[in-house]
Amino acid sequence: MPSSSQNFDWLNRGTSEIFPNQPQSDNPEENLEQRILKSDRPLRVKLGIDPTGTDIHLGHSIPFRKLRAFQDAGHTAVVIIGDFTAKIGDPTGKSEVRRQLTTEQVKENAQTYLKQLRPILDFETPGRLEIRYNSEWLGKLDLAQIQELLATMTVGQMLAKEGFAERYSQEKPIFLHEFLYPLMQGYDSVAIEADVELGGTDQKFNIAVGRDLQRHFHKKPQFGLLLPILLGTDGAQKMSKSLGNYVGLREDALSMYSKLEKTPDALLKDYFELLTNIDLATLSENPRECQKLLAIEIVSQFHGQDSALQAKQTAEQIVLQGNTHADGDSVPEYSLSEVTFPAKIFYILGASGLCKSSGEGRRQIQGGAVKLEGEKITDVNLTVDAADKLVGKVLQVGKKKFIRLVE
RNA sequence: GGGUUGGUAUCCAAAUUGGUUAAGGAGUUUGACUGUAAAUCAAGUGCUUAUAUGCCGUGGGGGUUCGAUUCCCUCCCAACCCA
Repeated sequence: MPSSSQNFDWLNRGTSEIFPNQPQSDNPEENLEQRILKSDRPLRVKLGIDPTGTDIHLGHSIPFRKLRAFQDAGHTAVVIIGDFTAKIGDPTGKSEVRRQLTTEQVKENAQTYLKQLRPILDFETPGRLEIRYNSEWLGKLDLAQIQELLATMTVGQMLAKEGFAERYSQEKPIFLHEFLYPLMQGYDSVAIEADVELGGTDQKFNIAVGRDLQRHFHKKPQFGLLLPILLGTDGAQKMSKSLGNYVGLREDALSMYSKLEKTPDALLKDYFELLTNIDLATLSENPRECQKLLAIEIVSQFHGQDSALQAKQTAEQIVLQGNTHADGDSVPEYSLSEVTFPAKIFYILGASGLCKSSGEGRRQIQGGAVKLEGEKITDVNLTVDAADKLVGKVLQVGKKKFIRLVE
């Protein structure tokens, strides 16, 4: 057996909490390091995702990175696709009920998710990855079994859960089926016999329910390993698609880079710790340097180093020169074929999607934000009488939004 | 089932003995500054190939009125209390 001096940095880096946790104990039921050392088989490490959307962002990637660390240490990652639970929606952290999804949407989303996880997880090494859909067991539960699950918890226990407590006190609606969610997630742990479950700190309740249920069904209770919730690029609220402060794993290199290079100073250390393997002690004092290193490092993970470096170059060109000579490929094109001429510029702004509406386009021109081929447009009603006067030119709103006009 | 309170823009939130542009804040967009940022300052933030006595807009629909976020009818949604 390995000695107790084995290095557990991979386990503890960026980890917010492990429970149960008795650091002094050598009981493998109370101390995860002991469990790892003393187990005669690879541990089964569970991580669930609900395929409720199509995009995964860096915040979601954190537990998956930890899962990868477990894989690299020789353990089995069990990824649960919550195709069944997605139809209920995790009430965690929600102030409102989630919309329920159709089976087709869920299936499609699951595939998209797995694709996005390829750069993070080890899909190759045999025995290191299991992918399970929880409809496999949840779909088979009959009413008697559901009743048994429900009987393991009280309304009071449920209402103690953060999101519910809040909604209850604010007199916001809580639907009964939402109570089922933690029980189902917990039952997943029973079904796959999880040794460890990973999740964000907001998952503590749900993971703890898993332990209770495992005990109820006479299985060994799992450990919970909680990871911090990543703050978004605004530095204020947690990263989330709906708040728009996220970096999606599917984004192209340039877009990723330009978001990450302006990571708020206060967040740099967390981002390095949670999203890279770089030794924190080696970081530069200069925050600007760190931002760039962070951006390069993360973009490399998903797009390779070459693309990352190129993105850096392009980003610098765009921002520093504030001009339209960005890399030709990275400027989206808009076809003028739908436009009837003579056309007003503000109309083209709206029609091309550069602005939300032609009204907004108009206002942006008034605000001096619109440039055509690098020249500021000052006349709100500027009208172009034929398409060929615009073809090949670049239309720009602000510093970041460009389109190239084509036929 | 009975009762009470409430629903205002992306979110929060004012205003109504019926009166013209639906306060304010947050968010967001743009400009200045800068380290690309943050902070700060300024402007914008329903629609329309618009300059017009235009159209839309306070949960949905209808009504009264010169005029409705406000009054009436009806429907929908939620919370709370009672059973």
